[in-house]
Amino acid sequence: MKQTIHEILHLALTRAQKKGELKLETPPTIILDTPREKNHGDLATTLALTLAKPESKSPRKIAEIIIANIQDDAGIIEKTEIAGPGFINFFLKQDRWKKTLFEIESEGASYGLKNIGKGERVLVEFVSANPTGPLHVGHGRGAAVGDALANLLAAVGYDVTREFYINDAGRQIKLLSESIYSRYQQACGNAVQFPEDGYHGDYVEELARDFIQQHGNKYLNVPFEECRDVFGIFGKEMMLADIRTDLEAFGVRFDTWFSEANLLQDQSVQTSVEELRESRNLYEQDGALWFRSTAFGDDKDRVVKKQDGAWTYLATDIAYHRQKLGRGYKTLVNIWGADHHGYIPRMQAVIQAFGHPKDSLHVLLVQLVAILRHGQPVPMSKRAGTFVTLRDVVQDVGADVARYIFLTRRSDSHLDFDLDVAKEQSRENPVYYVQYAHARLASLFREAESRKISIPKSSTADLNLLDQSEEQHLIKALAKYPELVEEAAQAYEPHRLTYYLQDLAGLLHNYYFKHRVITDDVDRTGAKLFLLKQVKTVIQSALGILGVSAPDRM
RNA sequence: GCGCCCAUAGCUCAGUUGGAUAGAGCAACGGACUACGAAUCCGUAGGUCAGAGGUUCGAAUCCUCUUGGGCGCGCCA
Repeated sequence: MKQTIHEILHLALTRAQKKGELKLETPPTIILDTPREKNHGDLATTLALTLAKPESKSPRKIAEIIIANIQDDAGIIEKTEIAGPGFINFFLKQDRWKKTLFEIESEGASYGLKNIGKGERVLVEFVSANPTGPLHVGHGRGAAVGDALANLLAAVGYDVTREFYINDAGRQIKLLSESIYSRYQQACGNAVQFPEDGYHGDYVEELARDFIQQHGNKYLNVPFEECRDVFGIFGKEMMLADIRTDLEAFGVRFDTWFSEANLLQDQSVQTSVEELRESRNLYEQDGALWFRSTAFGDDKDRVVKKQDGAWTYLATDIAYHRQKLGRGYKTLVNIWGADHHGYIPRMQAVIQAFGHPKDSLHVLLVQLVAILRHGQPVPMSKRAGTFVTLRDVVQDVGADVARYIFLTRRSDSHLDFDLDVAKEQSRENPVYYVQYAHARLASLFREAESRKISIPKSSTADLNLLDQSEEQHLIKALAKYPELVEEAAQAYEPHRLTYYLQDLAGLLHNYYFKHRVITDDVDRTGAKLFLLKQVKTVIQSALGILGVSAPDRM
């Protein structure tokens, strides 16, 4: 629709140019918007306003010229008008809108999903929590955003891989190992001191108990240095299994789990660093090895190998991202906690040092989640081991509610998650509001079926009977869906879908309340059912992208 | 000290990439069930878009400064 008007305007401009009515020294970009006010038409352009200066004519004069040159061969425009300072408003013929319904009927679940990805491969890396403790709500938000974004990109034709990067090398695992070892000793009656930076959560004691079940007191008199790996590997495996379980309960499944430790074992780190050395992006100073990230816009250069010969975290990240690019992904999307934002320039420097454009790495920042209970924030401290786990939240409010609420805000803004509201089943809880719309429709179709009323096919539905303003609003909302999905995908903003859904559900509830669907008027009933079937399809499609279920009954 | 992000109705937040009279939900007030799901709907009220300049036909949106908040700034991960 937008496309067609766009072309018509383009032709009008060239025609005006040929006649010498407009100079058009620099071809203007035509922007079409859907006006907020419905009496401003279906589509509007500011073309005449932007042309006013270069053409040195008044905007209204230019608008007149453009309109005079419009040829509506397909006959889709009802009327055009010049409004305000020089907006051109297009009113489209009603039956054009009805075509939307036929499109949804024939395309079904794939309605509105344009193939803008064209099969290009994208890697979405998210969650990537250290396997040293359970997932907390912050990880949950990252999981919801990452998974919905992956769905969204896949829906518009990208070939998407979901990856979990396992930080299973270095200090954290050693600390986990030491923490379990201490709890193990304590559980067996040895009063050893707990490591100062150790993990204090209760789950460590559970791990120690599990360890005793498997190994008994075999390691009671073994010094830590000699059984470090035993405890480390045990803890890591247990935690990873836990993380996997939690994510599955949350409806998130990864295609690949990528181990940091492997990068060290298979010499990838050495190879990557060697490559940077050859491209002269590395240098030695003060006994350490530095990456010249300033050459790519970073504030300062970064150490890759420390004086003591150990690799930094950046070193494994260099190897990891080189590896990702080497697997043939055009675009890398990383979902990080917002506190890592300072890390972005150096990673983009890495990407560029390997010869890829800066924006082939797209980092999405996810802000913290504050959990509220009875209106009060629940205190969380990772150090003290007190935090609300994803598992607690999912058990408390369910995966659908949690996912939806995580997606109701832009990912980089703070989110207050009120557990009491999340359990409420009312308009305040947007999940139920949207799901209820779907369930209501399902119920309506059950009712129709029990009365032996069938939904007409495209060929038999008389859509001219959909003459109520609420019906028109619904159709327009459905017509907007393709554009919305495309824009959300391009902006990497799945939250736009939640707002769209709330709008659409609102229109549906409003319509449903005002108008009885099933009446004695058979044709009108048929047309309404046809419309509502398409509404149901779109709600289901959008909820599907968000990873939230569309129940037939609640 | 330097850098990034943020500030919109009492509260929580949208705002179609610079457009027309800034929108939702909640809370408040007033209404709607003899009907396909009231987990719903309708109405009223609520605003100096933190403040001040600037850019232009036009700014919540872009630029500069100020104020107030969050987060980064390690040879930690």
